[in-house]
Amino acid sequence: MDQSTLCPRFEKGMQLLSKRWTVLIIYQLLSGPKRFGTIESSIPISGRLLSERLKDLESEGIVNRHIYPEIPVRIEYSLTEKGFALEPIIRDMEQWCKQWIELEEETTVR
Amino acid sequence: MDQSTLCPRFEKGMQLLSKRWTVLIIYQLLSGPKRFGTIESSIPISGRLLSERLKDLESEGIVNRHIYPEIPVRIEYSLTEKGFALEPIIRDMEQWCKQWIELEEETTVR
DNA sequence: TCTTATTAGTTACTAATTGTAAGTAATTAT
DNA sequence: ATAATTACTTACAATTAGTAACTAATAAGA
Repeated sequence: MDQSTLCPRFEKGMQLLSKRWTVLIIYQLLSGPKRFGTIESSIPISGRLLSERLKDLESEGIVNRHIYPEIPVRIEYSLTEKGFALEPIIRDMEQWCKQWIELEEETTVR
Repeated sequence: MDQSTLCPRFEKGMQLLSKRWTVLIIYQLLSGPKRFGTIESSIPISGRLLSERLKDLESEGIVNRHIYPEIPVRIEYSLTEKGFALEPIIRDMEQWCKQWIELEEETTVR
């Protein structure tokens, strides 16, 4: 019983963007190219998933992967035009969160 | 090794918004209050998860639940101010998807 | 030579989340 | 008595995520 009146591009896009960590990874890349380890330490994601997500984002044309054959190897991830087109949306999401999301207080012992 | 420089509200908010189906549910409610069954048939989500997501959204103050004690009972879900504050963001996401997401062609038998 | 360090992952395994299908309660219609 | 309707639950299988240890290639240090 799904007479999905939904735009299939929207549905597919949301499937991608609403995977856990995806937006936060793109967010990290808004400020410029980053290496695997840098992204890994800036958000609490595991290496396994970061590797998986970066592959997805690369295959969707949102992220570029550039290899510098140094020793040890250096690999930089950066946003494509398609990726940068998300910048205003992600900045707005950040603003929405800052305005509307409340954190639960730690119950501090006094 | 996570010296998370990330705004905790942003992180928490994204954890919420990037749960599967969440944005699409809110999107359905942008056009006005909707009943459980209506949402269920407009996106390919299961009843189990829709129920779970609506509870989350209600407890986060994004969605209101209004009971009309008719027979059979009618329940309507609508957006709160916090929920409607997401409207421009979700519309922009829809636009981004329409512009950048490509669908894989069905391999048709000829 | 042997050990350690570095980067960018991968592997194996467990835990948590999702999907599927059937079931429930309350009531009216047939 | 049976079926239909709505808004869910429940039980269980399948998929995805999290954790921790491991790998390859090379260089520096003891």
